Amino acid sequence: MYAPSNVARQNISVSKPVVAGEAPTLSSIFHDKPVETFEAGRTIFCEDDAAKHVFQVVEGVLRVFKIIGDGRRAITGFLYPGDLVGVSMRDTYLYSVETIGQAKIRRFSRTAFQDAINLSPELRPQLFAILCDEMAAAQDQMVLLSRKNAEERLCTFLLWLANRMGSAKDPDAKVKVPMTRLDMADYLGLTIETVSRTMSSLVNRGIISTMGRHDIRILKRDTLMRLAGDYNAHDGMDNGQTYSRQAVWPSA
Amino acid sequence: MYAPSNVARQNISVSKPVVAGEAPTLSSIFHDKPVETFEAGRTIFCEDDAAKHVFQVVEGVLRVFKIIGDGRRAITGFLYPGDLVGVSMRDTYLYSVETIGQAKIRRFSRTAFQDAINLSPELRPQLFAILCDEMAAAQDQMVLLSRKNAEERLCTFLLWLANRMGSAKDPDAKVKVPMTRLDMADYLGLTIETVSRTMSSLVNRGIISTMGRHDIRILKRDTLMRLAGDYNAHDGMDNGQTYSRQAVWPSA
DNA sequence: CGGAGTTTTGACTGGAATCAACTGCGGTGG
DNA sequence: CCACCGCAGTTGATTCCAGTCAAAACTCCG
Repeated sequence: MYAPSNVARQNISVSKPVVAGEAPTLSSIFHDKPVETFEAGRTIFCEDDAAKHVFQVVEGVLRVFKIIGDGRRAITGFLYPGDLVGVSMRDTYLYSVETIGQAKIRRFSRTAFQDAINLSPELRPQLFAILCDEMAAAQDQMVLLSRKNAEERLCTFLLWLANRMGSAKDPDAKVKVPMTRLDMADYLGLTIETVSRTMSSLVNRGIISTMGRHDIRILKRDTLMRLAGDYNAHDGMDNGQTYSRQAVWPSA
Repeated sequence: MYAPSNVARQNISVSKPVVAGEAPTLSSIFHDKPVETFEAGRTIFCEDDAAKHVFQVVEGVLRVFKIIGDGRRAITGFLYPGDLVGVSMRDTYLYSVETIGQAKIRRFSRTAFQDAINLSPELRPQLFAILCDEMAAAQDQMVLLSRKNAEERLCTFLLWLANRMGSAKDPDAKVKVPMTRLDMADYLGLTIETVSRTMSSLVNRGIISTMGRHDIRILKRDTLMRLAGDYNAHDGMDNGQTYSRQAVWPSA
């Protein structure tokens, strides 16, 4: 079903090489695709839908989730500008994706995407690296879900948000929290109430402060890191905290 | 010990081609590597070690895990014959791997492995498919850990074990449980006691029976599936239960 | 037969879920 | 401009599932 590699290379056009003569990046191959705008809360695709496209987030934040049985929802990740979604060898999607606020995306037909990957020795390792980073993030999330308590989960999440935000490392940066408490709860394996209580507790202890529902300020980053609880046995504090697809995505 | 398909390429030599002229498989490229034997409970590699090799399990079962802070362990997966481990773009391993019982493996230098992948248009999609299956399994595990109760977790796990085992679909097949209760607990985000109690409950209700610690028999598979709780909203019962790397690995 | 490690079982505790009431905010329209 | 509504979030009271602590039973060895 997928690209048998040696397809002719003509029809894969890259319209806007950022720097002439430079190698293509995964982001660059999306550049000639039109930007599609979605309102808040719209579905991009559903689990088990035929996987016809690969998407790249241009603007906004999306949630990735699965539903089981009686409607329980587990959010497996959030997508930020630059992130790819829908990459797989299956012919149906593994999960559903919805916009959180308004969002803009570009899409690529899956077959064309696979051809592009197969034909380009530059793109292949980039894609491979992304999958590896996603795998690393998934594993960290499994550790969080199986062994951390509510406070550790929330602190880990807040630090992750802060990372996604500011490459600006200034200590007391505002951190945007685009998702609702319910999204956070479904991501962290908790309930809204527990998320809310734990947030309040962090505020009361002066570790963070809130400015409306969707902005926080981290007041004591080191305390937050300690409370997140994931340093590892070998090398002490491990901000290592991977999670980042950033290394690979020069984003935007 | 299983049948490779063959290769007709120059330096990727496969010692025991079964059908001449067939495409190489990921399994086949390991065939000229020596088999290494490890006793029970040995470490293959540790998280953060320099990632020098890629391994393939030949025989036995391994556990993949991460340790956080004060020694809490989360097992992120189990490896069976045919499975690959250590594939990544990072130069350190993301997790630790240990043998459960005695095990045999083959190893491949990471750089040579990557070369082999890069050079072969047949191998690339195979590897890609494996990574996608791993990703699917990781997501199912996240759902399990964030939204299932103890019984659902255990039932899901037992069904997974049964799948890994018998391609033999005979209804009341013995299922080997090579890992200890502690391994199961650390995989399912529970404690030994809860695993034990839940097992006892399933036995008492006549859903499974045990024959020693490491063998069970599934008496009511349909009940077990119902208790596992993961059918999905869209298409009713979803034994879909992916988890399998089997599609890709002709194993044993 | 003995001893160590693993598993099972029991009694109790505790952290997060559940159930329920209330607050605060943003929008809408009188 | 303010009253009203609806929704998201907070806070409180209580419950309950799984964790903890402790002891007994079973297995696998030598």
